[in-house]
Amino acid sequence: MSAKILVVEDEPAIQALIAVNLKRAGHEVIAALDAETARRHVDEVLPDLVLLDWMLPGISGLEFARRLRGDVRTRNVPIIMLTARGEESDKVQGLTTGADDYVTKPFSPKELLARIQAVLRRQRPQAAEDALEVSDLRLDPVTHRVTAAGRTVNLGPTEFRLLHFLMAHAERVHSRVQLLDQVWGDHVFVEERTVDVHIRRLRAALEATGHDALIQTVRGSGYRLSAEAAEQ
Amino acid sequence: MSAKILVVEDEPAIQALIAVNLKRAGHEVIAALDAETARRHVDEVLPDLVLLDWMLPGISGLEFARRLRGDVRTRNVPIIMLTARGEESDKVQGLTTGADDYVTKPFSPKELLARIQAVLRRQRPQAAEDALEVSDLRLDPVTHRVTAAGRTVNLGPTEFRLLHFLMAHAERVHSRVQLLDQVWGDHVFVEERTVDVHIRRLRAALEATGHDALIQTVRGSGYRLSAEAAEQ
DNA sequence: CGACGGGGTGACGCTTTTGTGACAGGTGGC
DNA sequence: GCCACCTGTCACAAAAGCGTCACCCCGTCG
Repeated sequence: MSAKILVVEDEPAIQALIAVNLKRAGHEVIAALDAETARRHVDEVLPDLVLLDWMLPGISGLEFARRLRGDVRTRNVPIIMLTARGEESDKVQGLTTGADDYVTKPFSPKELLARIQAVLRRQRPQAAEDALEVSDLRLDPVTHRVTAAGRTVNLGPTEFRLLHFLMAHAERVHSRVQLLDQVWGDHVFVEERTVDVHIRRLRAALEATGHDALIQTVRGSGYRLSAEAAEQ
Repeated sequence: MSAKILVVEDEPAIQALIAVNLKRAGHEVIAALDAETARRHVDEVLPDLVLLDWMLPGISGLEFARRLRGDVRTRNVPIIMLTARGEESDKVQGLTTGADDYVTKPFSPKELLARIQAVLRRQRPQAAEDALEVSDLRLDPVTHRVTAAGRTVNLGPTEFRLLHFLMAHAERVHSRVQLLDQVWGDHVFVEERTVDVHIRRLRAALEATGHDALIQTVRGSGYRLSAEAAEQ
């Protein structure tokens, strides 16, 4: 889960420290040493999250946060405040101004990352969590369980995601590349044929319940999960 | 006396008004504009109190309240209903569904706060929570005792809370991060792997009674407590 | 008929994820 | 201060999955 993160921190050393860690975690960092620069950046890139130092020269973090909340476009961008230890009243004030979380300095990079993940997770409107059903195959994202005609089907993580995707987009044909993008992730680089292997593993797992025919091969195009039995 | 308050209200203006006032009074506000969001928040943060608008788009306040009462974890979370003036019959119905109090719109912030304080005060002496049972494992939140098939199981505080949470959300898969948030607390920072260790300690404690298989590992996702025996 | 492109399969190192035992604090009772 | 009990982290072992290959089969098409 990577995101564009605007880091507003006037202390260059800390700014750099943060940047290094966020980047290592795969996030995109936009650095700003003062509120003025930050404001410009906000306009230009519309970050996914703002890391905001509480003590800024000139305009305070409080004020900056307030402006973010005032603008329709940035109203929903989550804010994490950086505060010096023990400024309890600031924390309270910060949270009331609309910060989503805070981290006290000094902080461990790990903690910072964890909080960022937490806030981003809270933010994303988690795709529909309802169980999927196709023919009497049933996949429940919440319990992470797959059953076919009552019997439980055991799948590895990748097969689970693959089936999840196929069931969510049943009847449609997906090329190997599409499947790689959707199931493995956009940036991951693996052989296209790898998809074949996982399809096979998935079929093998479903075979025990006689549902392996659900996944059909469309020669030259890709794969499709269909409720209609594949005619031959 | 500050508390985490979930505000379910679809009108942004009112939502904001409420939020400002609650925050000023030192409460932590979790805002939700619709029932769907609210439900997610409930799962994540387990609020101390729910402020619930009667007229919600989609699922009604009544229905939402009923669901809160249906879940073991939220059974005892007090609910204050917000109703439009003059919907007397609604009020009655609301109270019978389990709302603890109601406030008619328009309301004064002072009145709202007063009612909240009152309900919280009334609530404090934790109403007796029901014991949880999964397969013949039994956990009693009141006596803080766990028994499996009659025999008592000895747990440390953390393991107890962990088991409590898992039992309250049986069948569901929880990531390590979720468990840390829920069992350790939002602002505690410990390694994710720490969860593994506690899961192991929990399993070890249950092993004596042969119930250790209740806690299953879902590779790549987390852990799950399930009555169904783990397949293999 | 033989070359060919596509897809199915079984095997196999390798990496990632979990399970585990040990350990260095920390806390509260005494 | 000493003990008994918990806790969070590590390092290492054990699994469980993963991505690739090589090889096979099969329908197509010149």
